[in-house]
Amino acid sequence: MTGRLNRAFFAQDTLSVARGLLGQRLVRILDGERLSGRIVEVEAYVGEKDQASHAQCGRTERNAPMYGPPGHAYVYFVYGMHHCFNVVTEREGFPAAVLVRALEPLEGIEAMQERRGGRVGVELTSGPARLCQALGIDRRFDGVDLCAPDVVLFIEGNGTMPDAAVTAGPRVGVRGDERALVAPWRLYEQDNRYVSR
DNA sequence: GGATCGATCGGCT
DNA sequence: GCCGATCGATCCG
Repeated sequence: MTGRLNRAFFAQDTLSVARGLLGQRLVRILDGERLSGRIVEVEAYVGEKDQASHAQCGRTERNAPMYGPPGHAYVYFVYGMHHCFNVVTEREGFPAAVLVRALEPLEGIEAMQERRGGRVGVELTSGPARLCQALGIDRRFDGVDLCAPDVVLFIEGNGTMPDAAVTAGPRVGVRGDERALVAPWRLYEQDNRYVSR
């Protein structure tokens, strides 16, 4: 996988997109500088029947991007202070997305450290809200098309991650029935120190 | 190292 | 009015 990821990639079923995103590079152009990191942890949220999904109660103004076309961002605000970044998947009208939970920093590390209040190393991007702060991702990016030609947030191909390096497990911080709690829809690179929790 | 708790506010049952 | 797809500080062992 090389170059910018295109719409067809994001239009696949959500678990395939989640798996395919592992190892790819999330890029943010901030003040003319490239900040980027390798995606090492993701979670899939699939359809209104997914008890852990924001779409479980149907469409609202907040979750509307999840119902939109694939390849767009869904950025939401939680706990009164944190942002989380998702990539919308599958077909328009079906609410599904992949939450990016952790990155391994690649470019612009000093800028990330500044944005993270002087923190360094693992604390930079190991967690969905941390990576948003490190890369300057907030609600301004909610609904933005990551496949647009001159957007300042996008995902680049960066090689593939072998199956042997991938672990699947239950999602973090979800509630709902047993099915939602147990679904192994959190994927991460084994032994990567930037994986959260 | 692990458990617990407060911060803080937008979006909804 | 209540609660959250979290984080970081603090306390305990």
